[in-house]
Amino acid sequence: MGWPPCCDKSNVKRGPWTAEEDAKILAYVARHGTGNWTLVPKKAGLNRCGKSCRLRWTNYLRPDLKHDTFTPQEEEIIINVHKAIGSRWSLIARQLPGRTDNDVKNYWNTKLRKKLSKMGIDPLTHKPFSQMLSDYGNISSFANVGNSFGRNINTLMSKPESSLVVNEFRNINEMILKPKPELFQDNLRFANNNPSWDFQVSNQETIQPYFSTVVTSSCSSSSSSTIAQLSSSNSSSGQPFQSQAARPASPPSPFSWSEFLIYDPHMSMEHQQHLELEPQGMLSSTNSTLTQHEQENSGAYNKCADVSSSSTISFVDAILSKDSEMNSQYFALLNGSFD
DNA sequence: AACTGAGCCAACCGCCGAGAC
DNA sequence: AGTCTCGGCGGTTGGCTCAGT
Repeated sequence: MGWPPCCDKSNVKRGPWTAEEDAKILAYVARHGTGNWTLVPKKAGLNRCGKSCRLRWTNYLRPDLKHDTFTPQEEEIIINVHKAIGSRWSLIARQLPGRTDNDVKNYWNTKLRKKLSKMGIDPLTHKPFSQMLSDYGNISSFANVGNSFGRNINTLMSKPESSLVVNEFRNINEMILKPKPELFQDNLRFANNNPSWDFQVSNQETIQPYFSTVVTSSCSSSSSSTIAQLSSSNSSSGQPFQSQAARPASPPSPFSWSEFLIYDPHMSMEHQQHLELEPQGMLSSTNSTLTQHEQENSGAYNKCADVSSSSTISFVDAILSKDSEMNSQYFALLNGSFD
């Protein structure tokens, strides 16, 4: 099935727009305004698909568009909103006056993604690679878990966050094949220097910011705000999304990361229950600057800390210790069967 | 000077939801 | 309720530019 084409593609011009075509669009919009783009080509005397005309207007010809390079402030906004809502470019672009979703998407794909990777941050999950390595420690028993793998992977894949798992695998592979130990220190600095707050997405257009350190018993459905509302409530001066601005306390994430913990046959049931009951464990007291989100993800940290079996060992040491352990196991895992 | 590969970005593609009929 | 159209969206592609060899 699928929709019929919006125009006869064999008879319309494609490719780069000429100045003359741009002028026709501009003249048409100046006279008639935007809307009903399917009629625009005919009325404006263009041999183009209406959809193509709309795209040309929204992405390039609109008078309010900025065509200069992104500022550091805009970069920060993109990174923070992307961290909160992922690759929903149109929503991100709404926080940046004069920028289109295409602009933001291109900038992300060409600049910011690499920049974050160089900083040791996974651009998809916004987690430091070191944390993902620890998470990898949680799932390193995939090859041995038998039926429990199926049970847990079903749980994982039924969650919207499941794509993160897949992507972590890819990035973990990159990390282990090209390990850069110095990045672990950068990751910690990044985690400590960045605002410890997070969002939850309760529906397609609704996002809730909240202090990561505030934990209440209320549920997510009570109050919600759009990003636009967030922007305006964030600052009385109508500033767009500002990560450093004061943020209201609001409910914690409704899901528990313990649901995502993979059953580890090498760990006692008691220990696992302990992790599920107390997911923050040692880190909650030793690294209070981590975000709640990070701490909720810290079942892996707990395990990492357990490797040391000492409350005095530093977090970095624990990470490095776990890293070297995983490095030694990685190639054996590659050779193993996932069947 | 010629070639090659990476980076960049405008444009396209296909899917989806909303709303009109 | 079902169908159709339109506009919006995110992912992908094609072609241009430029630095490196």
